[in-house]
Amino acid sequence: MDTPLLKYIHQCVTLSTADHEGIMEFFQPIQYPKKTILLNEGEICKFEGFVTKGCIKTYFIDQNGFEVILTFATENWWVSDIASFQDQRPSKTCIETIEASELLILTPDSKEALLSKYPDLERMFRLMVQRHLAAYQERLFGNIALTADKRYALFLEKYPDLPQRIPQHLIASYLGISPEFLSRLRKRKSKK
Amino acid sequence: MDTPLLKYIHQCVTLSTADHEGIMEFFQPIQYPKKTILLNEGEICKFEGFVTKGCIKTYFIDQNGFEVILTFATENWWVSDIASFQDQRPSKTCIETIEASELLILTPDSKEALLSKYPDLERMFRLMVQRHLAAYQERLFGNIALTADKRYALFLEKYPDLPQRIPQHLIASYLGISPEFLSRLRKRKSKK
DNA sequence: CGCGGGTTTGATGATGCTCAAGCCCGGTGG
DNA sequence: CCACCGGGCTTGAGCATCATCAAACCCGCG
Repeated sequence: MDTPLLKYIHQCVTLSTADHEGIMEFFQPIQYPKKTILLNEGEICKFEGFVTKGCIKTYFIDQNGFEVILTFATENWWVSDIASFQDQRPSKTCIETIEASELLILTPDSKEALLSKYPDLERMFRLMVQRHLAAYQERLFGNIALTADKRYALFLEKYPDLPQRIPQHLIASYLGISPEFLSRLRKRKSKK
Repeated sequence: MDTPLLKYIHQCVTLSTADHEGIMEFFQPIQYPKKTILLNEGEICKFEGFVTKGCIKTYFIDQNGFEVILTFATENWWVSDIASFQDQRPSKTCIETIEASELLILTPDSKEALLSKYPDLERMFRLMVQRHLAAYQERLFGNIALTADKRYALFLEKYPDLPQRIPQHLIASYLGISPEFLSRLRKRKSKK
């Protein structure tokens, strides 16, 4: 229970503490400075990473060259292009650090070795994918059914610390609105 | 290779033909008339279904009581609330037939039995979830980055037969626009 | 024939975008 | 230490997209 990753694992599966060390051996810690590109569109994703520090974005590029942010991964989140990683085929998304970040990395090989030694962890990875799926469902729903200021209010609930940490135009991109409009929303809100 | 389901399975994993009969035994065929509710918000999803005939929608209900359609499942698609099914907890989505439909159903028990006899099928279910995930990513992207008529054009490419089969207000809901506006889009398009 | 769900049409208005300009502020080089 | 630069945020004006409401229409069906 000593590291954030083991804490995360414990909320998915129950393991004996004797396994802790063994599990951690499969993960490789890596650090990146900010604005480091970890995956470009068309590349094959070679990692699944658990964020221990920092903030990372995954995004598409639209036809005008603008980012559309799919997810922010901060402490205790997983980051990867799941489909590209699992099947080792070209990705459609990009991944880039926003802040200087630290990850615990699995490669396809180390993940396979980890799972063959600790098959109970299959459950954790299944839950991880399910959570991502549910998150996308809710985001899609929100983008269709809610106005921008309600989406922003929900965002503040879910990520209370992010507005202090990252540029606002990234939040606008996540919410699916222009930076100018987010600025106006914030102004309107502060007047109340 | 004789049934649609086996065809689907074969594009995910390679199996000996000797297994075909054995696999099919775990699936239970069921028929539903149109407008049958298969899952309501808050219920626990008791099935994972492969659609062999008909058309089924999954949706959220927004704060005004309107549907927001998440997916259409037609022939050769899977339909379920994956998170609710896997963890047997209350669902956030609803599932309902649009047309009279036929499914091949797995329950939690029969799925477990199937996988313990044919563990290679794990891969198929993993791919199924991944495809759903990728589909939601692209829908979210489209809803943010594209105008309604481009989304409609993409919809027509992806589901060329659906406009002839189902009411248009359902397509509008899927696209995230009002039925009136979809009508105008179609009019504009026919003038060119 | 009338009923009812679905689609169309029109008028009006809200939401959110674009473009352009100004501002704030931290960093960098002279 | 200061001037300058540049990225990000704000503000304003005008505009496109799309929603809402109400009415008419269409058509299959009892």
